[in-house]
Amino acid sequence: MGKKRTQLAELQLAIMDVLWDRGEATVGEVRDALNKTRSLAYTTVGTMLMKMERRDFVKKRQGDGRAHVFRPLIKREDVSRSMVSDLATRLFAGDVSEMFCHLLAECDVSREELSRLKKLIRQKEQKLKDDE
Amino acid sequence: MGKKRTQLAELQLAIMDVLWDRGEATVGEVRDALNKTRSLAYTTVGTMLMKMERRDFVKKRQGDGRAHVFRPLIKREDVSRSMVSDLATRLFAGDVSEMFCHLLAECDVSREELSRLKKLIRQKEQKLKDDE
DNA sequence: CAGTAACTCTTACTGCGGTAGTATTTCATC
DNA sequence: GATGAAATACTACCGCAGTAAGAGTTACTG
Repeated sequence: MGKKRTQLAELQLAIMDVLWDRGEATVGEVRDALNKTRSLAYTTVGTMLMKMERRDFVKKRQGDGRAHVFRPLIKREDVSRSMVSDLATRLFAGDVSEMFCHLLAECDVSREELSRLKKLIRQKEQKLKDDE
Repeated sequence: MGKKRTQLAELQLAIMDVLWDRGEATVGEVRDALNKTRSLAYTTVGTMLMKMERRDFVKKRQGDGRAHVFRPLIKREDVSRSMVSDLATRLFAGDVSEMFCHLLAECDVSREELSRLKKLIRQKEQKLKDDE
């Protein structure tokens, strides 16, 4: 199983989010998307994207104009999984259910969400049963 | 409400863990504890502890000998909460239950844990009811 | 007392995230 | 063809984690 262990920092995640959302994008497009919430120089985004390319997070190709087009090489799911499990390891010695408890105890969870969660758990139980 | 937003990096967390576990410790003690799993120079631990002191993560006092004794100034709970919620923000736009789903879907959770979780959820529901 | 071990303090270096300026190319337009 | 806007490439700088060496202090131990 792919154990890629991909940790992305703040800006990198934000950039990947744009890429994940639209499949691919140029520096300018990423920048415009990000500039809805923050204000970054064009070159900042470009530099970061370049660094990310070097680490194989993204891949660029020549678009049909002047600009390069970047697309993600890693999947959102994989990144989420590895970041969550990494944090779980660090904070709770890998005990996922410890993490659950923590979330339940510390965060505001509405009644609706609770029932949604119960449903999820039931589904998961069912799946466990089926799988064996 | 204490909104301290404390992010600790890898080594820092490991060090804090030792301090949380034993209440307080000298550089040597921390180092010995860590050296069960990794191998760090004495000064590495010392330097890190110093940096952490400067940022008010820990406080040192003169022990009854040569060595300083460090104790935590921040609480494990607070750090966990802020790190988890920070990650939730970054990965799932703050949607905690989205994070739950992710954990459930992506991680191996045993049947026992599932029932434990259900119990937790029931407790939480009860608490919600009581609180209003 | 001399030697050794433990300790502190200072300094330094690498690597990376984040940020951006500058120089250069390229294209679209007048 | 000149001009200006947009893109790329390169370089740089700060701050911080992580790592540790070196210098100097203290203190136990034979």
